Amino acid sequence: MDAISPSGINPLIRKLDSVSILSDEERGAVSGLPMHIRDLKADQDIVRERDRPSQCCVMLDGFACSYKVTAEGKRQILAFHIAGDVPDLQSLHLKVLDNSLATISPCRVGFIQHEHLLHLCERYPRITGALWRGTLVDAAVFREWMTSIGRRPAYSRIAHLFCEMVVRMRAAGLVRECPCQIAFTQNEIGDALGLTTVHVNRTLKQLREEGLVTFNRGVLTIHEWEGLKEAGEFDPTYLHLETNRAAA
Amino acid sequence: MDAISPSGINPLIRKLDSVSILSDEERGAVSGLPMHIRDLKADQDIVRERDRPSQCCVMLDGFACSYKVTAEGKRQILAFHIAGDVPDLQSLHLKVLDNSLATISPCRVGFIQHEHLLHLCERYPRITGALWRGTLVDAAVFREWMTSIGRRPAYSRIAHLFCEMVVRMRAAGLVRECPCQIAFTQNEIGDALGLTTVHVNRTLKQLREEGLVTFNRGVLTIHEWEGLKEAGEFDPTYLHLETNRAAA
DNA sequence: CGTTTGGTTGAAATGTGTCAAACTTTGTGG
DNA sequence: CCACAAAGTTTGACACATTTCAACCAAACG
Repeated sequence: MDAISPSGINPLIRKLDSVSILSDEERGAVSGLPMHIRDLKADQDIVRERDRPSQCCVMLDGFACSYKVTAEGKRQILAFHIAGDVPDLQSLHLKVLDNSLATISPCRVGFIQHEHLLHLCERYPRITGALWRGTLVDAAVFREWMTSIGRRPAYSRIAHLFCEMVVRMRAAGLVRECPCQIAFTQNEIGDALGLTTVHVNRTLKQLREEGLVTFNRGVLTIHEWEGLKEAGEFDPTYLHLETNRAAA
Repeated sequence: MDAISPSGINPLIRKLDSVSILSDEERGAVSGLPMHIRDLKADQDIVRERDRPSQCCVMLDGFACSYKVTAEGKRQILAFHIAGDVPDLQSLHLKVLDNSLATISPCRVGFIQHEHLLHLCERYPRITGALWRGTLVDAAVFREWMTSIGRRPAYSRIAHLFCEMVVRMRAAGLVRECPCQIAFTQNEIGDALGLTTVHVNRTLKQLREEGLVTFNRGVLTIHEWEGLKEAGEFDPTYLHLETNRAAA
């Protein structure tokens, strides 16, 4: 049988570990969760707005995104999801989904029935805390995105997104060296940042000409990290990465 | 001694009740929380980005907002808070605040020490669930705002905001009839929606001329609810109002 | 090796921002 | 209770970031 994920370790455990300190017993309880694993193709909906799921989806490998579509048919990507994320954890407490979820690259995902997660939370309050904390970090990322989309020019938005993705992927152990894979297109960058593909393209050119980053067909090369951070006004505080391990 | 809030009942209980079903014992435990009440003037910071609060703030009366300021000094308002909201509940689990919080009208707020909230959550898992659920609804609102800011024109954004505020305030028992008070300025509307005050003004004029709404110095009059909803593509699903009372 | 997907570019249109001034209401101190 | 200041709203002219439309190009893929 295949390993649960390319790295061989359970990405969910890794994620919870990064957000909280769990005991071996707790970690064991998480890995013991009955999980139905599926491999999905790129550009496939996993769940849709208005669904009432009875299970949550755990990202094991690949890239996915949450999104909404306006009445005029414009798509807004709300978040990118990487290994370890539980993109629809909200469904555990909110019956109706208010956004859709789709793969953007081939993905391996695990489905866990709500009842199992609820039992786990009942039994292990610290796991509840870790999951809750995870949703609070997600909300912090939403706030940062709102600020970007609402108040920063295209140039900064794109720089900011690249910084965020690299920091998140590094924290998840998905990236080591610099030229790294981020499986999205200029179109998806636009949909995430409230921009047109065309304008993303032009702005990418500008960033490239200024020697900050190159992004081409999913290959991201950061030439000047400091410059990119500055261009994107990127301050990783909102990702709440190290800070919280010490929390009660 | 003054009542805790104008309505006389504890807005926090009302809020938790709207999100969950609590027993009398649980309700009693919430009202028994030691809370330090303060009256604040308008336009005053309550907590600031980078603070490490040891308490949470409960809105008892008035309007407040969460916000961030970009490097170029532009403000993005992330959320409006009304009675019953706990705008910085995140600080219970995330050490460092990633946004500031300020009053926009005179406010009465209550401060509760984290330790008391944590004890309460330990003792009453269903209260944990209710609070968690509240943060998930907040996140759902962020997602909707991102969609508005990223993909809807100014006209729709403003219409949408008015719809949302009225529905929320009605759910909180703060509004009955139509001409109602919403204590914010055109400037604050702009900061919330990623627009300029000037452009908000012009768009407001347009909405007024089309007979949908009038907004003047905090007095909101909705002339055509259906038309306004349509203009703002407003669908209240994301507020998760009734749906969840039936939840486990 | 043609077809598809994603990227690149130009010209023109437009929504929103900027700057600057005037107007109106509200609140306040004399 | 007036006069004045302060805060919020309104308007005009102009600038600019971003969109739209339309085409072309380049890589990836079966």
